[in-house]
Amino acid sequence: MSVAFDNTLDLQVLTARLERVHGLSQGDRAALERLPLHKAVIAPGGTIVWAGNPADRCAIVLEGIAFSYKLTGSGGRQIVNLHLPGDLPDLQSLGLGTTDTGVTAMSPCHVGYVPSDELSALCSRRPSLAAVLWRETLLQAAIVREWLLNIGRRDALAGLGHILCEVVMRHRAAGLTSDYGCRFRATQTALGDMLGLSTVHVNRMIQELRRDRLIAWDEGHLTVLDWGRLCTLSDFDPAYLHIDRGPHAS
Amino acid sequence: MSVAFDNTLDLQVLTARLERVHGLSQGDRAALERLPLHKAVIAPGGTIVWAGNPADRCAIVLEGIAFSYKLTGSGGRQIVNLHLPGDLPDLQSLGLGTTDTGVTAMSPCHVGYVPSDELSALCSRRPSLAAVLWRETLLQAAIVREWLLNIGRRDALAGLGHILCEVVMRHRAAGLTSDYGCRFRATQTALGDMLGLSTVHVNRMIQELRRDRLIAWDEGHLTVLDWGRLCTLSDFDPAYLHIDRGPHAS
DNA sequence: CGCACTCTTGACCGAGATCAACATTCGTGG
DNA sequence: CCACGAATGTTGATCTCGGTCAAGAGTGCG
Repeated sequence: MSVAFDNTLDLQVLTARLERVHGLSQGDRAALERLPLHKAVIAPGGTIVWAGNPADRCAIVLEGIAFSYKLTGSGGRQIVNLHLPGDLPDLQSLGLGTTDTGVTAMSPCHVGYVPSDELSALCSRRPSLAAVLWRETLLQAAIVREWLLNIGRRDALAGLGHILCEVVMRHRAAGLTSDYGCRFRATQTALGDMLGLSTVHVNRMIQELRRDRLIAWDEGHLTVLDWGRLCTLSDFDPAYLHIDRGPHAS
Repeated sequence: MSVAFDNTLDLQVLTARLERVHGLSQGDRAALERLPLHKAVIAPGGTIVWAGNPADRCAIVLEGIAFSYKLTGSGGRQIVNLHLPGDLPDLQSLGLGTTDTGVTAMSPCHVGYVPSDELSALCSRRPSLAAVLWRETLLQAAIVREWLLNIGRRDALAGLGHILCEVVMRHRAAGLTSDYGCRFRATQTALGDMLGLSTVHVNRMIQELRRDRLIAWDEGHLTVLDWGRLCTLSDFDPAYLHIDRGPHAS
């Protein structure tokens, strides 16, 4: 299930993304691509990272889409972020030593695992790389803060629309689509766990978006039919995603 | 309103905290305390950091308690974190160049401002300091993720209790109290904006906690009367606060 | 074939919102 | 010094958004 080979090609998913959103020096890029990598393919619903584990390795999503989540004592699940190819879903474990979140695959996922100590060592040797990963952490945090608004201060319809807008925008930013549609295979239960809603209500909200010709969504392909109107309805402003390249831009 | 003097004493609020929760080398500590600092006193409700500003400076809470927030298009406010003495409420601006959140004082606040470029430069020169601030970012992010549970997957009473537990724990971690009580002057409207609740409902939940002898709260002083029971009720587990010192511990 | 998962729909319920009124405190200006 | 208004806390009445419960249909897998 887990193999180590020549990793350069796989790790390019990560470096290309870091290059695109944060800028990345040639040296940092080369160093990253020389990291040892264990690959795994995880089926939908399968676990990529166990919560609370001693974090001796750091995951990289190479293909597919995953989410991280936390559980309440009473068994409730809250999904706290989505992860597209090139994302480091348990980056926090590098600094904190453990993960408070579990990560599971939403679609079939190709995942790479890098030894934490190797990545840490690389960060020590290359402060500019550490800066990029720090910035990546900040970006993830900004997304979580926006999700707080989805749940706390937007109604169900707007929250759902906002998530869908974000998903499309992040696919665009990752170069995975060029229009306002993308692959997105999420169960309605998962959507509910992102938004603090019940499955039943998510279902009705999706139907409402469909009925109003704001989205089309079938066979795991999501299309936003009226981007402007959906953004307005959802109070969506992509600024928090920092799609524009950061201060390290070349 | 804003003065620059000898800052060592003021900056010790920051360094002492970083030392306590992340560990901090003597050199990093000394370097930090040599930073130029502009001080300001902000009245409750006053603005510490404007949202979306070009972030040319970085704030440090020296005394008092503040919160950061985001606004929805329809005027709703969502508070996304609290900040105690020693916290860097707009740390994200260091990496991202702007802040998506505004920061306002909840109690009378003494605030220090450090020029962003000076702090950035220091991070470049001292990777171990950058690592500490990165870790601080991770810690803040972990708190926000926990808040997502408060709003999304806990009922109003548990969410409120959870916030109160967190407030007390963070005061303890900051050495501002040694028992299960602390100063906490928050309006019920603010509490509502942390939890995605209306002021009226917050009021009723507080009364319920009082009636059940779980908390006492008057004159801006909060006391948890039955820590164990409140933790159970609120599903509170302080692990996410990482009170224990991290990997840099001496 | 049968079970498990997901989507869908309907009926009903309840946690929390909204609206409105009043009390209290406090700062501010006359 | 007092009148005034602005915040805040409190309470009651009513409403609604979204939850819960239940059942059926479609799909995929062992």
